[in-house]
Order: sequence, then structure tokens, then C-alpha cells
Amino acid sequence: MNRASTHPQLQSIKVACSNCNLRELCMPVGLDEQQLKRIDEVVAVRRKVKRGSTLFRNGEPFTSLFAIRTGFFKTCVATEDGRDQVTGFQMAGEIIGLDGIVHDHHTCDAVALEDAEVCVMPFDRIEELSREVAALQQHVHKIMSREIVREHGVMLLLGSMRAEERLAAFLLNLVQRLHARGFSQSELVLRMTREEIGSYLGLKLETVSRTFSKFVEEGIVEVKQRHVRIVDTAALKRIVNSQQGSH
Amino acid sequence: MNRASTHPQLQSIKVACSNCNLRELCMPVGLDEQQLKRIDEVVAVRRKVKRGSTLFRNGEPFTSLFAIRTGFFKTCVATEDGRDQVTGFQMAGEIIGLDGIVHDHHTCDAVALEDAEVCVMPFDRIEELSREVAALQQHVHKIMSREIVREHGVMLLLGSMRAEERLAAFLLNLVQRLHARGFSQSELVLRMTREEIGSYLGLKLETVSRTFSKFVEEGIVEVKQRHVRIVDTAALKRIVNSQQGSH
DNA sequence: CGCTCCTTTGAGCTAAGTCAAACCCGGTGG
DNA sequence: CCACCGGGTTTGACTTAGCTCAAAGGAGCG
Repeated sequence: MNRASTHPQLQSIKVACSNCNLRELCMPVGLDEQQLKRIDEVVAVRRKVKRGSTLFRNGEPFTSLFAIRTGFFKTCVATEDGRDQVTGFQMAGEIIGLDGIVHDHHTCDAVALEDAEVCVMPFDRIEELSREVAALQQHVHKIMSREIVREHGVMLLLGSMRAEERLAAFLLNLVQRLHARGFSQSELVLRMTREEIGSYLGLKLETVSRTFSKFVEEGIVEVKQRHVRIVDTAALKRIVNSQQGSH
Repeated sequence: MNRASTHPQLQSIKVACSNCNLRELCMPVGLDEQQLKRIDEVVAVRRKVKRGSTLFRNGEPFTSLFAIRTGFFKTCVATEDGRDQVTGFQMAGEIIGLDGIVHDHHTCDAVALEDAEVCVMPFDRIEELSREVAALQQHVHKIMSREIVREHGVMLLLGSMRAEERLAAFLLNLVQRLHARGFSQSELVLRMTREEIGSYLGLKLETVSRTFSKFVEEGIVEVKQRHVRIVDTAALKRIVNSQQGSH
């Protein structure tokens, strides 16, 4: 059952879900001993993904969801004519691959922005087990619903905010998620380029850069390359609901 | 069990799901007799929603998903500071309310744009039954995944298309969905105002209006009020991937 | 050390927004 | 029946946020 020997990217599991420190992020809570043990079985295997390479790609058959253990991903969709759009950035404890369920193949690309490791969870096994463990079933539903709600937020951002509001919202969101994982509330290292940020926010990379510079001038943040330090969180929050940007 | 008498908006069910002509839109396929019968039990009741009134509202407790039987809805999210964004338009056979699952309360408003009737499906019943009927379980997963994929498309539209592309994509999408319901491939009646279209597409109502006028000048569509007739579908499709709009 | 990729900044342009006026159409009431 | 009203729509004139193009600095890596 140890497939590590046959495929360099795959490796057998050392840490069970029930012991994983990301447990409260990607698993249901309040399970008894026995249920926990069964859920451990959902994760078939781990897989390492090198920075710059894809976990899955648009068009590939869908078989599994992936829980990010370490690392950082972007997901992006593309049109035939080559333009593409980053639809999200995902970090440890988050689940990717939900897009693949409808048509049994993926409809976006997931690219590692830094070396990463994911838990591979075969979807048929998830379905099987969540028919038996109600808490798991609910958890799966909530994860999907959360993704829908998240995307509503992005639509609001893309549809009705100005550049400064978008970037402010983006930074606040990132730092808040990092904080939930035990990192600083005010410092972060961007794992993506200005162009990727721009794609996500519906802006050009130059606009992202200029907006960063503006924030720096105003003393709201300090920026050194990809390292960002938020000096005035309140100001960022004020920018996000400044209302003047209703287009 | 007939609650019609106690509440004017509610009424007992005359058409069972198994006989509903929208069956193939909102229900799983390939069920046997007995499973069908059980699924009929999911729909507790029907509810009528008058044009202009809400099916549910941001903040209200979530209990049920709704399958639209007749009518037309919009869903919209709002920020504290009062600006809002239409996140989608839904028609017969589509499911709304998925946003409520994560936090047990709704995070957007659903407003009827014409008199409508929905099937109320208590979510705990759906969960219960989908633990027993694998086909229903899969169906629920696919519906949620489909919504995620749809929103990816909207993000692409909002993030990287110009006004003409957005409107063209919008019209093609609407007419395609109407066609799947047996309506014309080329004629449609818009149920929403220019402002609502604009909100959905991230444009101002004047821009929507001007873009319509432009399409009329170019002979691509005919517009009389809310009645739209698509004269040149191919031209619309060409506009959607015109690529020059990559911003 | 030189290359490549990323980022910043400037200068000018343009798509879409803002503001304002007029129009259209269905509904209401005199 | 017609005048009026109000929401929705169209169109024009002007403004502007963000885009495009271009050039010039870093920073990391072989």
C-alpha cells in the first residue's frame, strides 16, 4: 500500500488526519474515536507539488479533492482565446478541486506558487464515507457552500470596487487567513507576482504596483519586494468601505 | 399536512417531483421507482413569491433550498455601506439558497423579478435522504460544483472582459438557458432592468444601454424595450472571444 | 557577471463613468 | 378620454480611473 517507492511525488502517510495540526481547518469537529479513524482512511496518499508545476489542469479527469498541507496555490480559468483569470489563492488547510465534480473533469488549473504538499482524497471515497458519517457529509456541504460565498465576495469586489478598495480588501483577506494559521496579523510575504494579483483583482500589474506605492506614500503599508507590512489596518478597512468607489 | 390553509403563500403539492416536467433539470436521473418516491418526499411544500418580494434575505436563518418551478429571480449581495451586486439570475429548474449552508443563515437576497413559485426542500431532509440514496447525494454535489464553476465564469467576465463582451456573453448565456427550457434560440424577454443587468456585469446602466444601442446599429440584435431578438448569434459569439478586450 | 524575470514609474490614451436632459410607456385619477 | 406622473431608458457632453506603451531599475540565479 506504500506507493512512495513507485512514484517520486507520492508518499505514504506519516501523520494521520486525526493527528494533523490542520485538523480543525479541513475536518469536521466533534467526531468520536471510531469516526476519526474512518476519516483517516479518506486520505489515500500525499503528493508533493513543486513550485511552478500544476496539481491539476483544465480538462484533466477529476478523481480527488486535495487538502493543502503546506504551500500555496493559485487556481485559474482560461478562455479559448488565451486570456485567463486567477480565481483564487489557496493556502494550508484549504480544499481545492471542487470545480471538477460537475463534469468529472477539472475546469481550471491549480498551480503551486511555492513547493507544496497536498493530501489526496479520492472523491468516491469521500462520498461513500459521508453517506455513513453525517458529520462528514455536513462538512463537505459546508466547504462547498463556503466556496460559493467566497466567490460572491469576489464578484462584489470585481463588479463594484475601485482599484484601491480591491487591493485593500485583498490584503486584509490574506492577512486574516494567515493569522488564522498562526502567522502575524500585520506582516505577510506575497507568494504571487503583481501580475497574478492583478489578474485576481481584475487590474493590470502596473495598477497594482501603483496602488501599492500609493499605500506606501500614505503610510498605510510598507512594501519591500514581496514582503508587506501593514502599518494601519484601520485605514485599509476604511478604504474597503469607502463607498465612493461604487463606480 | 396541507399547510395551504394556514398560510396564503404556501400550498400543498399537486405535481410530485417524479411527474414534474422540470425533473431532468433539478433531479438526478436513473432512479428506480422506489427511490423516486422517496425523493418526492423531499419537497415539503410549494411557495408563491410575488414579483418584487424576496424569497429570502441576507441574515435570515437558512433551512431549505428552493427549486424554482416558475418565475425568475435575481440574487444579490451587499456591503455594509449600501452598495450591492447582483450575483446571478435564476430561472425555472434552478436551485437557489446554496449560500446559506455554511453559516446556517443566508448571505444574499433572492428577489423575484416576476411572480414565481418555488419548491421548498428542507435541507436536513435532503441530507438525510442523500445519505441513503447515492444518486441524490451525487446530484447535490454536482449542483454545488456547477454553481462554483458558473461563478468562475462570472469572475472571468468581470475580471477580463470589456463592456461589449460582457453583454454579448450575458445574452448568449440567457438565451441558451431559455432554449434548454424549450424557448426560442433567438428571442427573449428580459425580466430585469438595465440597472440590474449592469450590476451583474459590473457596468453602469448607461453603459448597458449604449452597448445595446451599438449592437442594434450593427444589426446584431433588435431591441424593443425588454424584448430582445438576436439576429446574428455568430457575431455575438465572435464578440465574446474577441480577445482585444483582455484589458 | 550577465541574464532573466519582476517591479516601478512616467506620459499619454481610452473605455467607461458621471451628470443632465429628454423621452417613452403604462398606470391613475380627474 | 386625456392629463399627468413616475419608473425605466436613451442619448449627449464631459471627466476620469485605469489601461497601454515604454524605459529603467532591482533581485535572484546559473
